[in-house]
Parts: sequence; structure tokens; C-alpha cells
Amino acid sequence: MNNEQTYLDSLFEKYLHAKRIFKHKEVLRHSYTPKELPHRREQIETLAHILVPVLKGETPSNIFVYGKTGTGKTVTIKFVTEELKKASKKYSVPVDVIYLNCEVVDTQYRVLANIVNYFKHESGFEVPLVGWPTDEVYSRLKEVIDAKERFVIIILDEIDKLIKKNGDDILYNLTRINTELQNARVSIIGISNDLRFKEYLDARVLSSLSEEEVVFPPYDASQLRDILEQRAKYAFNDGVLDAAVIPLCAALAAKEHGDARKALDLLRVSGEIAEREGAEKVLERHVRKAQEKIEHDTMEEVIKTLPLHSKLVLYAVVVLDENDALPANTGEVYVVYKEICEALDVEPLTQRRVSDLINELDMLGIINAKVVSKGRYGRTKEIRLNIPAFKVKNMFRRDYHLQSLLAMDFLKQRRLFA
DNA sequence: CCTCCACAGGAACAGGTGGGAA
DNA sequence: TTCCCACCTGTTCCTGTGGAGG
Repeated sequence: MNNEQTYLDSLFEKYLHAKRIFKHKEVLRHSYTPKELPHRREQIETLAHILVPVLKGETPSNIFVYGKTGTGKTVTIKFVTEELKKASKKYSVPVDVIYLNCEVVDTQYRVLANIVNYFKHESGFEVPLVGWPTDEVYSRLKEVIDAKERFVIIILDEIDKLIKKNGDDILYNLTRINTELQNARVSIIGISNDLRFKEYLDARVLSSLSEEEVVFPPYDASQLRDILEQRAKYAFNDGVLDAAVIPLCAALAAKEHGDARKALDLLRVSGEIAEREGAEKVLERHVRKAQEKIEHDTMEEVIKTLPLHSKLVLYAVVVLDENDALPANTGEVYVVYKEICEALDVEPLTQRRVSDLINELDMLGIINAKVVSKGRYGRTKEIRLNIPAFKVKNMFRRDYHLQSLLAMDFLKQRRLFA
């Protein structure tokens, strides 16, 4: 047998094994809506109960839904509203469900524009993504919605993001829109990860938005196990999962506030790693590898796409870390940052701006910035690095600006904290 | 109890981009 | 083309503040 032949054999061999792991991988993606939602019966019933007046031609209450990430809020709402749409056909009540994710659609203008554009096939016009005055879009919205008798359910997912950035004007407008409509009725379902977000709301808005509240508690490990098992049945071929795999994925995800999304990602990536290795079964060690890979990949993606000055600020924190100068305060980070800018011949930003960049890095989980008061010695942030310095440097190694910085071994030459 | 540090973080504004409309 | 608008980055100027040390 010649080399070419062996190569071809192993090529097919690998392919065969690869086929053995997954049956329907897409079942493990979070965009997939399963036909059954384990451990969410109570929430489904509550939501159905709140929405059922629609079928009798009455306006349902607005709903406020909250729970941490990966507790099944979005998937449950989508499921229930889908069912409602099916039922509404039977009773011939026209219902439109508009789903908006406020992480993407994150201004009052975009929310309104998206709603108007939802009806573009019916109304025949479209609002541009920028350009119009907001109140014009709003009156166009009323016109379009009110064109006939119907119920419009607007789902605002991650509504906290929208409010934190823009205040509660949108909600104020949307919650009282019914008083200005003749034919149509609008109700709103707000979904939030953050319970404290209610503090940002005006009392009137709050009382009208949270006429009904539905809470999604985190899943515990055994519930996560049920969810994974249900999906694994369709996703994987029989017998390819080692008995320890699902419990481990569930346990790891349960540790992080019972996040089902995380659990599904772990299971999927474990399968992918096993597949790539050409293994016949998914084993515990694949899950461990998957966890590392997920963590590393998301962090790397975030850091790579950071704007230049955020990278420089982060690099300043790395330098401080390597000088054992952490936790540092804002002033110290700013001093190092300015030196880095000078070394690279880049115009530094003001401290005010850098302070905001530090907050952004904190939000991304790359660093940790806690506001502390040191009494006589002022009020500042205590800044720490959340990932090992060498990992950050490795990610920077491919960055055009920072390469030179690493090459000149900035840290040692400058002797910043001798 | 008061002071005063070293900032936090809000407000107003400037300048630029990218898009639609007349 | 020119004008308008939303939105972003960034600056300047500013007021507010928790708590150690006097």
C-alpha cells in the first residue's frame, strides 16, 4: 500500500468518525426553539393566562419578565407568542408579534423605526435607519399600526440596555399609545436580565409596564441536566455521549447562575472537539477542553476588536500587573497610559475619557474596576486584571500598533516603577 | 465632627460620519 | 448639490462624595 492510499484511507476514516458524533447539531444552538421547554411549565401557564384575553378581543396587560441570562426567557416568550398566533388564526383575531432585541435596536429611534418597518409589506413604505426626526417616525408608527383592527404585541428583549442608554421616554410613549389609537391595541412585553433596572423607570411607566410580572428563576444542576438530555437525544447519535458528559456540563453551567445557554454551548463545543479529534465518544476531558476554549475564544474576540485606545489602556494595566503594582487606581493607570502613547507617538486621550474606557473594559469583564474611597487619599477606582497578563500579550502580538510595543519590551526599558 | 483628597461621573458642546430628502 | 437628522467619540468644565486623619 503506498502513502497516497494510506492518506486516503485515513481521510475517510476521519470523516466517518466525524459523522458519528452529531445527528442534528443545530438543535444545540440557542436560536433553536424546542417543542418542549422543561421546567418552564409554570411560566408558560402564567403567560398564557395573561395573554388569553386577546382571543376574546380584549387588550391583555403589559408584561414585565425578568431573570438572569440563560434562564429561558426569550425562548419561552417566543414559544408562547407563537402558540398565541396559531390560536388567534383559529379565532380569527388578527395578532402581530414584533420581537426586538434592544441590544441591537438600542435607541428610541431604532425601536420605532423597526416597528414601522415590520409592517412595510402591508403599508408599502419603509423608514430609513437614520435621518428622520423621531416624532415623525412616531406619528408614522401610530398611523401604520392603526390601519386596521388588530392586536400588536411588542416584545422588547434586553429592555434594560435600552433604558440605561436612553431613559424611559420610549416606554412612556409606547405604554400610552393605546389612548391615541382607534382600531388597534398594543401591549408590551419587556424582558430584562437586570432586576434593578426598575429603578431607572418613572413610576407611571413602571406601573403600566409591570401590570403583570413573570419571574424566571435560574435552573439548578438537575434541571439543566434534563434540558441537555432532551436536546442531546436529537443532537447526538446514540451512545456517543459518555455518561459523565451531561452531568458535568450541567454542573459547570449551574455554577454560573444556572445558565442554560452556557450549558448548551459547552455540550456542543465538547462534541465539536471530540469530532475534530476523531474520537468515537465525547468524554469528560472534551468538556474540560471545551470550557477552556469557550472562555478563551470569547475573550480573544472581545480584545481583538477593541478600539486602539482601549487596547492601550488595557496594556497599561498589563504593565502595572507585571510590576506587581495592582490593584492600581485611575491616576496610576493614566500615567502609564500616557507614557505608552508617547512611546507610540499617539495623541493621548483625556483622563475623563480614559475613565470611561476603564468602565467599558470592566463591563466586558477584562478588568475589574471597583470604586473605593481611601478617605484622606481620595475616591478612585481599584483596578485589577481579570485574565493573566501573558494571555493579553499573546493576543496583542498580532496587533499592528502593539507589536512594536512588545518588541521594544516597553516594560523593562522604561523601568516605570524602579 | 469636619476636612479635603483624588477622583467619579454628569452636562454641554464640538466635530465627524453616514444616511435620506428636496 | 445642500440641508437635516441621529449617533458616536472625545473635550472642557463642572459638581459631588466616602471616609482616614486631624
